[in-house]
Amino acid sequence: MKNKVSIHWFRQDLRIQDNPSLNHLSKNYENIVCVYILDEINCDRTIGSASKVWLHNALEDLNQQLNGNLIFLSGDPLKVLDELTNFFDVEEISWNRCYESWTINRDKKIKEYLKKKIKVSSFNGLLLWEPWEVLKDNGTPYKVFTPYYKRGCLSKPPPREPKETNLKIYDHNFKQTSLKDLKLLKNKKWEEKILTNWKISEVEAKNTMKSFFLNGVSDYSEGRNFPSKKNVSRLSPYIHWGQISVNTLWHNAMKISRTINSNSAEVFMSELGWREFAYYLLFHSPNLQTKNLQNKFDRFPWNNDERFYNAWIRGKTGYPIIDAGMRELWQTGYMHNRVRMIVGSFLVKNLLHDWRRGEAWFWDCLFDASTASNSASWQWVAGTGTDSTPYFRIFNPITQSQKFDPDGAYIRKFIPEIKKLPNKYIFSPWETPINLQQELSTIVGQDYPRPIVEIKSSRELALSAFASIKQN
DNA sequence: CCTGGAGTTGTCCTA
DNA sequence: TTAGGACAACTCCAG
Repeated sequence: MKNKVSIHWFRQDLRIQDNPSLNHLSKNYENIVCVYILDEINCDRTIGSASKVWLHNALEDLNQQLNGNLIFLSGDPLKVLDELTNFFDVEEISWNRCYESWTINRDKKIKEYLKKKIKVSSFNGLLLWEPWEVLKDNGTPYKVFTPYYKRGCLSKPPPREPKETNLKIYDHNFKQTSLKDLKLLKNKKWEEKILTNWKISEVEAKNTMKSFFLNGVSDYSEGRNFPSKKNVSRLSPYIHWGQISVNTLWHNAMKISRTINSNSAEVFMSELGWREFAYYLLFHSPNLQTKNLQNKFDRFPWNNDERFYNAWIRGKTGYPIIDAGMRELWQTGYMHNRVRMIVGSFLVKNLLHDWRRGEAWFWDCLFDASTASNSASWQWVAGTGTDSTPYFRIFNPITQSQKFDPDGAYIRKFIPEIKKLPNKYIFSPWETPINLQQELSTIVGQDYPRPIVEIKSSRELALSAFASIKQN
């Protein structure tokens, strides 16, 4: 046993603690080799620009925790792992499962191949319930969230309790590899700026959880709707990259729920449930990212006007709440959940753009972008999913911002050029009397754009377009 | 097989 | 000023 080596393959589980695969190996082996493989060969699309930045920093932290023993390689994991098993005297290799169809197919192939030589194991380190375990009585998958979550998930045995990993660090003698060789960083100026609001490490993931449970969660169910309040967890990137396990969050939230009066901890848990549901939909509908779940939307007359799209991605639509959200995304790699719905509804239903273009932009810009959550959420907001918002539910950017950013703090933070406008006009700058615009040197059409579409008429256009694809 | 209640997050108009 | 219904009809789900 002494010289025998095992390999843990890091993927979407960039943590030491409560890592089922690492836990398994550390129980049985003294020597664990840890490897990360950047796979740009099998993937159906490369990871987004913001994601690469997060990944780079998360790997750096992980490597530090491993005393510099994390091996960084890129290429086809089958070949890479094959080489590693030739170099070391490997008895077992293991990893935590991923759920995109391309990863499932790839991993299956790798498993079949390596099994001929060594022991291969995989674990659930990403989800609370495996997608194939939650089914209706008739054996088919759920399509609606509430019954999926309440009857499907909550009636199952509770998710596994988190477990500390007791890992002995193994100083291996494999050739020196460098994180830099993965070439994840490119645009230094933007990368520095986008990182100013984040600390990317496993410890910081835990700190973020603690401070959320201490300060944010008690008023989460109401406060989470207000982008300038501190009631959202901002845990999504850490969760996505596996720097904290959902099991840790679930069981801690459960404890908190017994100590507070509101139902806020349960609401937070159901948000974890929505993440589960996204992975569930992806598993049972592998084309979630590219195909409308309701195929009648395949004949929807999207407009896809480039000028509209460019104004949207740059945060220059003339609607402050939309522009603030899109700039938050670009500047911080994150967007508040309510604002994601507002900008999504606007792109699809006021600008009549195919949700897949929005999904692609979010994929490139979000630190927390996962194929599962990103695609499922866009299908929800577009109304193309099976369990999604009805087509006539169109968010009004003005009333939404009046309601959820009542003092305009969020808008002013991300659109400094209109910060001098009084509250009366901050949600609809074009209504500011011209003499006031001059007095405040905030000229609409010059310092800040006029609205690119009119809300009322674009809404009516959308309603008739949606009516045109009705079943008969 | 049939039945009936329900479906994350809205808006607008009318009385 | 405010509360309630229309917006559309469909599919899902469980008894």
